Amino acid sequence: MSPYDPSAFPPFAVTVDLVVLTVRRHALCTLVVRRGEPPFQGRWALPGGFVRADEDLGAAAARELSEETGLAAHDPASAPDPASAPPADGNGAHLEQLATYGDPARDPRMRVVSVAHLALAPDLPAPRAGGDADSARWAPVESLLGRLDGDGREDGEQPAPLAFDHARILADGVERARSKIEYSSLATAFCPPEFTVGELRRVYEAVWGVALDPRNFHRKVTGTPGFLVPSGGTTTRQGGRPAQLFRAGGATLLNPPMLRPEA
Amino acid sequence: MSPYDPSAFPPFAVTVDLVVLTVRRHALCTLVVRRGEPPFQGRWALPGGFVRADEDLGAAAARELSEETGLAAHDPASAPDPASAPPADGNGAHLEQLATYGDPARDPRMRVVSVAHLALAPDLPAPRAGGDADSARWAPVESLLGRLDGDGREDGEQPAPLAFDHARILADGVERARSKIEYSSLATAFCPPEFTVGELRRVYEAVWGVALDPRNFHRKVTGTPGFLVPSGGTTTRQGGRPAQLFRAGGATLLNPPMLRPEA
DNA sequence: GATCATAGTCGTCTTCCTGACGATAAGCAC
DNA sequence: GTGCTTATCGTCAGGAAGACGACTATGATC
Repeated sequence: MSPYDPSAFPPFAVTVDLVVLTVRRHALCTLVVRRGEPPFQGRWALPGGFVRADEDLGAAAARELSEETGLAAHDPASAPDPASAPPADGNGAHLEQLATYGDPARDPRMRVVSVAHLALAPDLPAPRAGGDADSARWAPVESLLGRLDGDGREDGEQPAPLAFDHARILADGVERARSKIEYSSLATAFCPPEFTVGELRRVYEAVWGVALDPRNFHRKVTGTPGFLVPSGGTTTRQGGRPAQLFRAGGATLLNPPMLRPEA
Repeated sequence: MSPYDPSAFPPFAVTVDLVVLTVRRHALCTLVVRRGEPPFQGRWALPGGFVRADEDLGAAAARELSEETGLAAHDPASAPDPASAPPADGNGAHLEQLATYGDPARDPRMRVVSVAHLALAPDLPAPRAGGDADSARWAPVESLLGRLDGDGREDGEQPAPLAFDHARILADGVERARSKIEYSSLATAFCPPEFTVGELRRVYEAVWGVALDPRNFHRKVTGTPGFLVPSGGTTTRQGGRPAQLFRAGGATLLNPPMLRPEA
């Protein structure tokens, strides 16, 4: 092991990139911004930016998230008391570190290490935030990743691939979200503060790209202690019979987990 | 969003730190090295070092692992073809990225962002490697984390805490390993190329700190397709009736998962 | 207002998996 | 051989999940 020599280390730029996921119109969507300058000028990219000289990584991610969406972050890692973390109230989003990408060639200009973060947010009215008008939008992840969708239909019009290695980052973020809603109550982060069982089920269906049996799903989520607590009201905003409204309970881990159909 | 300005970014040092876990004498142990210079001089720390100017993060972690232990890394992310990844043969170890730690105050000398990696290795003869004699050792994680052990007995002699935020990194790595052997075949990474069901069970027991029923465990692991393939031989190295030898099968995901007892 | 479409909610049945645990097998130490 | 240790097979009860029938309560349509 070489001795620690603080005076001679290669300098890196450190950025945070954000995979912001939401469910819009039954589809899992992510926030992308259009790049205004080279490299990859005009291409879509994940939002992100430099970590400031005296800023923690999670704080930088929360700042970027707020700048892009106006959302406040609920970072479970930064809250010392897990019980005090408010569950998706107001306009907050779940935020967690995803992974770090540091291929020497990932940015042609210089050596950039990007600490990607994953944010899960309820459906938001308009994506814009930073300043430019149409420079930000919600894009279905299925079209960005260019795979077959759930129906087996091939995606016809392939959009230009994301800048840098952002397609890989997005794929990792989507996979993290898909697996994490299996064994945690994180799917509620995609829902407004009050939601019905059917709305929660449509979140799972959109994220996993499958159809779930409404009866078994209802039995599962209402039968898991601490997952959902009834808020008293009902709603009919989905049409059909009025549904009971719930909010997220204190439980964060689902045991046994929600099983994702393999087919 | 501020425009990307490559000429004005705060410089960071980027390091990799390693949580190398193994099972020795029925205990989960991690590799620690003694610091030879300030800060935290004389204290134990996780092995690690600077990422070189033209080196990928995973490559840096693999290099550090090799320097410290002589192990070659099997990084699932760096292998394009997952089927070609050899399962813990020879003296290789599983290596994966864990998380990135970048608190501005985590190193008093300068701004250091550390990309922690998790390595799982079979029991190794001697820990030493880099150069110094007793500067590296395997330490039971239970003593380093200073918690109650599985028997409810308090840990009497508390060693000095790890340098920097390495206790936190170690805790995260241990938690990752504990949860990942639930739903993947990763526990075989702690085993030699050929092993018995009992040896694999003792891995689970050491990592989780619980006792498992040998009969149910045997039924579970031998009944999961692709988890274990018989290698033909038998061994009696554990005493008692000779046990069938297995090697890790091609399956990487366990479905349904192995359940960790909650008590 | 009757009918229909849509969603929500409650039950039933079968199958699979697990935890608890008895029983047998095959080595080694004495 | 006796005893001890570990491995391996089997049985049984309980719980969870998939498949699916039945009923309820709204709005939309005729």
